[in-house]
Amino acid sequence: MAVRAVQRQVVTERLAGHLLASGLSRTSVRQLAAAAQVSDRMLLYYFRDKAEALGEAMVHVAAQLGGRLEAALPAGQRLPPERLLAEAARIATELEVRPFMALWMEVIAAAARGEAPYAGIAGQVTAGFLSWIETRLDIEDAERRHAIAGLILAAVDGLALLEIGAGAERAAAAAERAQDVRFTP
Amino acid sequence: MAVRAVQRQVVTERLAGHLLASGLSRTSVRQLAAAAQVSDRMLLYYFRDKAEALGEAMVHVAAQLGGRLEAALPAGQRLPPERLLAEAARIATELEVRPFMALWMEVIAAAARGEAPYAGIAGQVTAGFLSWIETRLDIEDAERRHAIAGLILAAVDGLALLEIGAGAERAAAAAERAQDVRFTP
DNA sequence: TCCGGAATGTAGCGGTCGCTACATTCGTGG
DNA sequence: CCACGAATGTAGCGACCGCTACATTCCGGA
Repeated sequence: MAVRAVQRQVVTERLAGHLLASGLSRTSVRQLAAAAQVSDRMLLYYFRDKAEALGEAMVHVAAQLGGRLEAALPAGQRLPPERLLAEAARIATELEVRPFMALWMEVIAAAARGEAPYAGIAGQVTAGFLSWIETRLDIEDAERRHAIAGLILAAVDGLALLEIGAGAERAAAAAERAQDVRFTP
Repeated sequence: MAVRAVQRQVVTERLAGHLLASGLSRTSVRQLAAAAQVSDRMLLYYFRDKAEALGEAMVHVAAQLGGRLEAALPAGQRLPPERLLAEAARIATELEVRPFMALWMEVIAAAARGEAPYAGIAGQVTAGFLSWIETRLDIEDAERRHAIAGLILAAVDGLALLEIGAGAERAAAAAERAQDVRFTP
């Protein structure tokens, strides 16, 4: 009976939901277990330790976001940088995507301070974002495509930061002006 | 004898240095006290509680950064947005300023998750950054100046984020391309 | 049917957290 | 010189932390 494997999956999904709803603030083992409707003892039976549980949940979150991004802007079609910037900014500020961005900010900050599971996760997810952008950029020169993908990701993440520090309306005004940006060749 | 007031100042400065060096990771009362070369008992004698100590230290840090920014680009001279973006990106990546940016990322993330002293601090410092940019932007239309200041701050912060997630060289490549950006009117 | 391993519960360990009650020392104004 | 408040030390409280030893229950295969 693979009760453990099944429960592991169920708990992973619930943890992902909890992370999206509450961020990284309520992530003690006991709090995670409560969110997953499971005893703390069992949480650490399904997963080796807290880091593994959080890691699995984050992978699940990233996969969810990946699906949404794919749906919003399928691979294969390539846009000029100005339009892709506008699209990316639009997607990132969608109501359904905002919990992902908020969680993403926290993960990056945790990675910046070198917290154990997050540094690896942050690198992985950043790489995913960058390649998502890069494969949709209609730029021939590989090096330039590479660099501008980074710039677009920086802009989108920066707008999310601005929203935290200066409020949604100011961030929206700045995002508006992002449409006036041109990338000279 | 105002031993307490004097010590409060000394400890504040040491705490500011500790925050710049170690970020928000080692901020338990006992760790802060050790960094300030003071017993934990005395730290909570000089300050009402941990939040007050951290708040004072952050104010000190912000003042330090303000001085550096003022020195790097004095008020009074106004630049077109393209040049100000380039200047801001250059300053933010200076070796001496990078600890400030790293700490700043952590504060914003803490603010995003609603942690007690940080939410207020983040709003205050963001407002300071924005007005610093705005008073140096050579744009007549106030509304446009307001919005583009936000966009520039978002870009600079975003580059700092990119550095965390994708490494310094990739962030530098993106910053390089930021010089090609034009703001169409 | 009963045996063995999977699944689950109970209890608690050693540690850190923020903070404080209480005792003691110190330095200065009367 | 001494009384009194400022300054400092000692010790520990109660809460939470991640994690685990141990006991018990459950259930399918022999």
